[in-house]
Amino acid sequence: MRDYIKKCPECGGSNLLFQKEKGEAICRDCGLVIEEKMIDFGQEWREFSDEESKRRRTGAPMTFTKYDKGLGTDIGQKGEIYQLSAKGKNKYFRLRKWQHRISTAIERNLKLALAELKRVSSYLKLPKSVEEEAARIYHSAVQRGLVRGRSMESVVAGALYAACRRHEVPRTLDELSEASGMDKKEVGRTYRFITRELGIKILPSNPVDYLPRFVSALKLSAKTQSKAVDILNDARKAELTSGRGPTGIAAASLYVAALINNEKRTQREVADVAGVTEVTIRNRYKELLNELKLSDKIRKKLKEIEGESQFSSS
DNA sequence: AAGACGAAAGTGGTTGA
DNA sequence: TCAACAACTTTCGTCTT
Repeated sequence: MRDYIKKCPECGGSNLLFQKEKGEAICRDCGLVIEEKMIDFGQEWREFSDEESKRRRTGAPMTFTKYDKGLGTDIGQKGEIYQLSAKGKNKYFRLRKWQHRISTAIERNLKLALAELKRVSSYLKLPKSVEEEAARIYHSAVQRGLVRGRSMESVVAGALYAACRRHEVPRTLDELSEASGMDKKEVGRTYRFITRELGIKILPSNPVDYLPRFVSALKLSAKTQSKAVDILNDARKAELTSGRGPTGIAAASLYVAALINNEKRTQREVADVAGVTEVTIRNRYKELLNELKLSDKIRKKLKEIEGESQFSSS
């Protein structure tokens, strides 16, 4: 955590005082309050849970933390502090006090939001690491004043959605909106907004990430799952994945994989757990057959199945 | 009767002028 | 800001098992 703030951006001094509990670093030379944001991505954060002792180092890689010069509530501008008279210093400390008050208001908000976050996250059975990541994101959003004009719930939902994506345990927007009781559009909007504003990079969601959940919901075998992964990889090579909804592709390849492994599920069943329609599965499925030359395999497999069933029934 | 298939029209979101 | 556009959905009729 200290690796990436080494020098005061204002005076260039390296004599920094870290105050983790306030999430600040203060330059002992010029008094600049640096980088409130640092606590967002850092390991130490107070309010996550009652199990404070069990902190884990998960989530945001350090590459995501960029020091952002122009933002943040730095009181004590332009290195003037060290030149001030006693009077000026009083003013400076008064301002610091305000800063503190604001931050306690933020914390009050945070407590409410965290309760909501916990509720939604447990409803979706999300892992703890995702919850923490979402809390971090929410915290950043609050500090940057991104919640203003938006409902707390929608920001929580957006943060959770982003955290899910980051941790490669994606939930669909539908699931999030159902769990949070927010409009899907609203969740999507705030999600886009906060990720843009916070500079959170989200990789385009990988269909593979959806598979484990679908597989278990459909009670399919691990073999089928890995088959589906293979199919997805091929599909990506054939450029079938870009621009399409990841869930649709995941569902279709799972459908095909189940077919091949003689664990057939109806299109409707697969469509339901994936949250897409049969039509979409059919379209993707058709593309898979065409582009990946899977039709032969399937035909062969179906013959085998036919043969087996004749065998067993006689 | 149920599932698979596909056509046609409708919907919400993105993009580019 | 608006229109074109692609992806996806809804609906419905037909075919297969």
